[in-house]
Amino acid sequence: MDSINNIGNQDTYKKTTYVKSLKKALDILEYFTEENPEWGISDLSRVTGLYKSNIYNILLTFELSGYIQKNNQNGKYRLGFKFLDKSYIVSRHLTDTEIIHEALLDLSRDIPETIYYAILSQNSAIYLDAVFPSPSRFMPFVNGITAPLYCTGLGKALLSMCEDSFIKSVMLESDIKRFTDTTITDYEEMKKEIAITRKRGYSIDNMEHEYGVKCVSVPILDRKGNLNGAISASGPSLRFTDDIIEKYAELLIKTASELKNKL
Amino acid sequence: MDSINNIGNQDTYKKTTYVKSLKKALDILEYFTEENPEWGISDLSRVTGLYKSNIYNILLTFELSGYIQKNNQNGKYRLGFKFLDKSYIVSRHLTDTEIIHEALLDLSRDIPETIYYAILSQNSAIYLDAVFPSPSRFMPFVNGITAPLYCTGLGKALLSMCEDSFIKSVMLESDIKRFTDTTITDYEEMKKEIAITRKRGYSIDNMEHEYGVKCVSVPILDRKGNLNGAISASGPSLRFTDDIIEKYAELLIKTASELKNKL
DNA sequence: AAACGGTGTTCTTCAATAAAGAACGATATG
DNA sequence: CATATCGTTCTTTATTGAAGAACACCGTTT
Repeated sequence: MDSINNIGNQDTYKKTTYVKSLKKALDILEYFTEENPEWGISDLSRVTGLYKSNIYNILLTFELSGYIQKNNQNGKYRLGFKFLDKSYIVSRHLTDTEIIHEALLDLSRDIPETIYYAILSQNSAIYLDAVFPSPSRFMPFVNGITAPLYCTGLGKALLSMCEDSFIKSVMLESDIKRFTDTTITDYEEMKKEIAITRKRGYSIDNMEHEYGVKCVSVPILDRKGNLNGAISASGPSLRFTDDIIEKYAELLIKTASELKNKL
Repeated sequence: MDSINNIGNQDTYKKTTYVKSLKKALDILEYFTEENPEWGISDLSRVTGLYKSNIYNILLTFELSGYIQKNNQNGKYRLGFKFLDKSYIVSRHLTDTEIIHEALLDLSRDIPETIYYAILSQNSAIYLDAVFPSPSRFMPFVNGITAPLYCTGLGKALLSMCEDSFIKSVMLESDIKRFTDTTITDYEEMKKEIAITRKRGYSIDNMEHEYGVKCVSVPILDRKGNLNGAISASGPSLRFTDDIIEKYAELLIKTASELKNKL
């Protein structure tokens, strides 16, 4: 099985033949976030501007298939276990995961920080693996976390391998938030940043997403040169001096080039 | 957050107000299985009996939202990474997982077999955690595996806490396959089996799903008596003698009763 | 006890659009 | 070179998604 290069198919948006009722229903699922996992019919109606009966019918249909389930304790709706089922099928067929996990473990011996692996999906990076410097810093459920592309090391590493038109659409058409005072929110500035990243071979997250957290990341390509994902080392800014960042970058680049022959 | 007792809402099926185009689209996703992860438009059209243009538009819409992605190498479609994203939100809010994982680890000290935890979702058990007797028997990606209810230890333990009408619908309205010569495919026989399970307090999988694999399982209830899930010990039939099964059952029941006060 | 404001749910009615069906160009096959 | 099959596009019409009002229900408040 080959690696998958999904650059979030922007062209598809221009087509008009998509099923509008389906798109609308899928858009409703986006309201069920980590911060807001449960919704009532009326709340969703208010926030979407759709009629209650409309929301009701859509949620009922999702419930029918297990994608939404009703919390009988409070009558509210939440995402259903069916997503676990489906996500299993997705991850099961990412055959390169064992190879990449080995590479992360190797890196972890030289880098006493958290090592991440993420892939590109639509306008986000999705974490698929992580290795922690010590058991105490272990985080359950990293798999599936989504992170923005424009303000993370992994994101910018992924972007550096994408076409300029995609970078443009991310900066101009997707939701851009200023998380810290170093967050890059301007398209022209991002163009320069990506140019530097491409030339240098690695990306740096200079506390652009979280104060006090820095990160260095490189893209992973497969044998054919297609983008597979990105790996990163991430930790407290105090430990991430320029020297250290450069040292980690070299290690990451070495791993990336080794992986290129295996994927 | 309370435990969720989803018994696959059979009543919903009787309602006619659901969104048919959405249901149809969601049904198409079911064709993307572990065995058959990739589909072309024509193949799906053949197997579903729907028009190619219809399938095309639906897949296009799913692709738009990241639930389907096209494999550019062979032009076929597969499930998208969006499911990973959503499954993360689902598992993130299963707050009892840490407590249950601790319980599995404890059990693992007394039982040198694979210990599973699964919950009920629709007509399936979904694995949410596993602890392995040795690192060599480690299996990545257990989370999200679905297993049938009628022929697994976990499934029958879950069923034993469900209403009879649900058991009936599982046996008569869902897809029942004979995996081995001990698989229970008849509703009347299952009624007896569940009666025994309820009386005994634990279920036994006597190679009903796989030759050579036996399993013993008990349901997990929360403080209020609602079904949370089930835990099991599973391994080669040669090691699962009647004595051993009874011993493991006692340990599982002890764990279940301890969990009852914590959930 | 009665009135209120909130909820999720049901019903009907009509305009929107999902889906049928044919046709397209591209690619593969023999 | 002809045939088969693929994904994709187009148009047409009958289905049905969604508006909108009304419903029953449950707590609070009056």
